[in-house]
Amino acid sequence: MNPAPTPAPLVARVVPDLTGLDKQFDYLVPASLRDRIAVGSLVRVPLHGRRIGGWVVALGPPDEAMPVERLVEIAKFSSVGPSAAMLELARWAAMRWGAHRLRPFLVAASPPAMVVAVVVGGRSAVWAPCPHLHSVVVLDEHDESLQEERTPTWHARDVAIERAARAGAACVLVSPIPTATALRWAGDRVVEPSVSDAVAGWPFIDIFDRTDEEPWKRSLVSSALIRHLRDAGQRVVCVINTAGRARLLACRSCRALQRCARCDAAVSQSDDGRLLCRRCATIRPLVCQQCGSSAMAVVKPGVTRLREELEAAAGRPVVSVTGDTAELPIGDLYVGTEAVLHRVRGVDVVAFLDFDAELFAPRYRAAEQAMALLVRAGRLVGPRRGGGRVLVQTFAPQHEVLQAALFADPRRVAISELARRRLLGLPPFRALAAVEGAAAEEFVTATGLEYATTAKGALVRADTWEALGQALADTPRPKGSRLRVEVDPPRQ
DNA sequence: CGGACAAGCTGA
DNA sequence: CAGCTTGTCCGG
Repeated sequence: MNPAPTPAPLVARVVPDLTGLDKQFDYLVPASLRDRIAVGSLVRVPLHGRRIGGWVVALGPPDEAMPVERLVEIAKFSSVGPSAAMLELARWAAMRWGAHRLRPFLVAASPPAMVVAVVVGGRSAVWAPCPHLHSVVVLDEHDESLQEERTPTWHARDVAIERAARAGAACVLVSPIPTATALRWAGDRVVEPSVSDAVAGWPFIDIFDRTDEEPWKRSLVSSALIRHLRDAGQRVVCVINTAGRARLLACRSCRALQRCARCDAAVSQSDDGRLLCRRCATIRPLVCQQCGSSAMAVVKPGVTRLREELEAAAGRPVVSVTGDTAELPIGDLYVGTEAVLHRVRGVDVVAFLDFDAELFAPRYRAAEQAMALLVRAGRLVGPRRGGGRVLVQTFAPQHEVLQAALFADPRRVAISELARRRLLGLPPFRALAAVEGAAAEEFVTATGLEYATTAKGALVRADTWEALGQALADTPRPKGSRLRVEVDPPRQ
């Protein structure tokens, strides 16, 4: 009788399910678990005197760096985990978004249940297990919530495109205002509705040219807006992306612009009336540092101040709404930051009081983001056949974003946006990332990438996502540097 | 992440 | 120098 042959030792490389531990460890696969453990499996392993969860990301013979005698066995098989194909997709995403850790993607690709039919969900649905994937549909491809806000800042649209390509499945991106990224990917495979269908979907867009107001004045409460406010039958939402009382003030007696005594930046006025420096957080009372007067002219008003002005103009109550408004009082007139567009329903008119702040925001995606605001407002008021109306106050009525909305023709913004992005070397033509944190400049210098410094760190660029991701992932991070790497940064 | 251990601060 | 906090290192 032959003795049973001793099988060659099998070693599993495990990514621990612990945030902040960016290391992988090798474990011996015990004979009893050989037939259950595969690449992707969720297991429990001993580490440093305790038992932790983790994913098997590779299986193979022992490594010469860590001899079999020093290896510990996997304690338990927990569940199947992501398939080998999804693990590969996670590896691709880690590279694509410059992540030095695989864990966030393994978490995303390990949902609680196995799926065999149709998967519907938010951005994380793109990671759902789905054998024999036939097609991926991304609705509202322009929606910013498709991008993860924490790092790594992966985007479900880009994961969907890659996943479908790997699986040989179809990928369909749907949007009333496709982004430059989607259009570049689609090339000539764009399907558009008829002009009449497109127009029917949009509300009336009223563009109020602020340069036309006679006498020329700076107030955000225009004559056009006042007409809506005084119409008792109308529910109106006013949007102004400035929280607090004011973003900019000047002394009424000596006209000095109010600045921070410590760092010289212009100060804001908070809801309590005091002056706050948004750069260094210094607070001082409402007194002019030049002449001691406490009478201030508001140069750039915020939600709190505008609520009072609007209420005076309307002759009926106005409710203010910002991101941290807990309970929303019932009313017919609202003013708020863009958070108000997510909080209120059944509206007749949305008015953007200072749309130029969106159109000319110093962010490379400003045009797309401004367009997305118009779409959100349009859905709130409904199409024109129901009387839906969006009022836009601007000094730039010819801006392509406004023209695109006015003529229900998103190509007007897409064409100029693609040309601008190509010219300036911005995504989707080149790869861009923001690096923030104390050691940001030291780190970006070490990557060897092209970079420019910003207030919070640096912006780095490369010709391709591969080159950018590879350099970001391979460059060692200065220890304790708490770097934040945002590939395709939404706020830059 | 969380335990181990070293280095620094305080009070007597 | 005990008793405590803070920081750094490390795990298979």
